Amino acid sequence: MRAQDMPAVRDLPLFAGVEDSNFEELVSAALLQHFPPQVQLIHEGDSADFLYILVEGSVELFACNNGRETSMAIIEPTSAFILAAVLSDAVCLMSARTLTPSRLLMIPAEHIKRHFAEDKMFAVAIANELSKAYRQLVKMHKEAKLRPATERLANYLLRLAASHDHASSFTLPADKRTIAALLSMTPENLSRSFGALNPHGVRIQGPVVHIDKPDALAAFAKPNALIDDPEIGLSSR
Amino acid sequence: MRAQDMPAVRDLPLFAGVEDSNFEELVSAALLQHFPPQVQLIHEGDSADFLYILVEGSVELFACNNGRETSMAIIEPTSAFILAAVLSDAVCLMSARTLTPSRLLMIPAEHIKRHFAEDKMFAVAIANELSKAYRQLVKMHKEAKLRPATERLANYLLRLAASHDHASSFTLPADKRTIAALLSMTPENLSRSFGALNPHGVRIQGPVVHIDKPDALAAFAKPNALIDDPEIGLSSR
DNA sequence: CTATTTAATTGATAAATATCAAGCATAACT
DNA sequence: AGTTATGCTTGATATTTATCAATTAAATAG
Repeated sequence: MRAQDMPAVRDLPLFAGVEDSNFEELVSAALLQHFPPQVQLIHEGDSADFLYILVEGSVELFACNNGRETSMAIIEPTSAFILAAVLSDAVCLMSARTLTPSRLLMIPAEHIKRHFAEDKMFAVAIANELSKAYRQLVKMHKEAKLRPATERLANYLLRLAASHDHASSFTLPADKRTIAALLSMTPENLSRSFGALNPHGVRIQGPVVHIDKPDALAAFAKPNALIDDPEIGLSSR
Repeated sequence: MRAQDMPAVRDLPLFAGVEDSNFEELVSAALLQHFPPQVQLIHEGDSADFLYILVEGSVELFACNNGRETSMAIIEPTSAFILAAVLSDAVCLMSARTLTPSRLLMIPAEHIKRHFAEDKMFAVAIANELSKAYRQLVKMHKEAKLRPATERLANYLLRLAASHDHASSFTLPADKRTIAALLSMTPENLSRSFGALNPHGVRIQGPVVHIDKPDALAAFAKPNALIDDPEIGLSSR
């Protein structure tokens, strides 16, 4: 692992409170891999042999059923994924592919499980991480069930803006096709929904979104803290 | 707590591997409460002051946004809920109400958090419980995104049958209105979907479902292990 | 730079789902 | 039992979302 990436990984909530020696042991067992875009890292149904930590780039989690495919999440650095499958010693419920050239730290599942069983601080940090992840997913599911498509998009844009320090312009984190699947809509309807947000001060230029009237957009989106507010990690984030 | 309920609580994955003395300490701090049906136990947005364990009866988790309400889960004994909110020291993302007369063991959040921080085995058990809960929710979200309404219902009925030891008849765990919300449909469409499953050997008599041709229903439902299979708890379940 | 592919948009239509309005059961109350 | 409320069902209609087809725009390769 590059020395400059170390602090970001060390600062993950997943390792909060873990002794340096234990952290070093986990990381020294890990391999850092580079991947080009559109490489499938995980196939759903496969056993979870590694805990993945995205250090650079971006990764999509997706899932299939009966010929259909949908997007479950877009992962950005620095964060861990398929932790639950690793702990449960179970098959992965989601597939993963790189969206952009990415670097991933891969920690063998056996090491994670051994440290989890032996290191109290690590078990505590894992439980905290899983709590956050669970609550994030509850929010996603609430959004899916309680909001119509255009409102989901409006709130998603507001959350993206917030994650960019409320910048008035930002670039979408993936192709529109992927964003559409993430929001449970077709690319065609995403296009039309962008159009519907135009009167509320949203302008689209290719992959970049301009929010000209944040208040107007918020008035339309009616954001709800119990769906839209990010979980504040115990450490940084 | 009634002596006869003790084994079921003690056997929860949540307490697997926890020393008897620690378990006793947690339980002695708890209060056992009885509630009539349709009592709201938790209001979303409230802080999580207790970990709830449903000992008898049934509880609905639900959520609201902008005048709409939806059902998130139907809880049956013996299981814990709002664990993630308790650990995160955060507000509840879901509300809860009793569906039937219920008995609940309520363990003060402070006790849970103290034991969590001090008892390695408890931290491990909590992480395992959260892993399972997370994966359950991933499955729900996949189902919501990847299946049309009638297929969701068909698979739900197959899962209910499986949980009743593949009995050919069983009673729905809640009012049809609640089942409809759980499956993200209106009561009207639930009715019609039941009708659509009739040719596949599903008969409805009030609250009881008869599955006359399980194979035909499965052929229609196309169940997927990565959505429909229950997580096998580390202990029993 | 142009050719070729891929992604995104737009319009027309179809399908799925929701809403509204009766009507019919079922359960609870007097 | 009769009455009242409640939940469920059914039909008619409206809305939302998806699909199909065509076009435009953008990215990539030669």
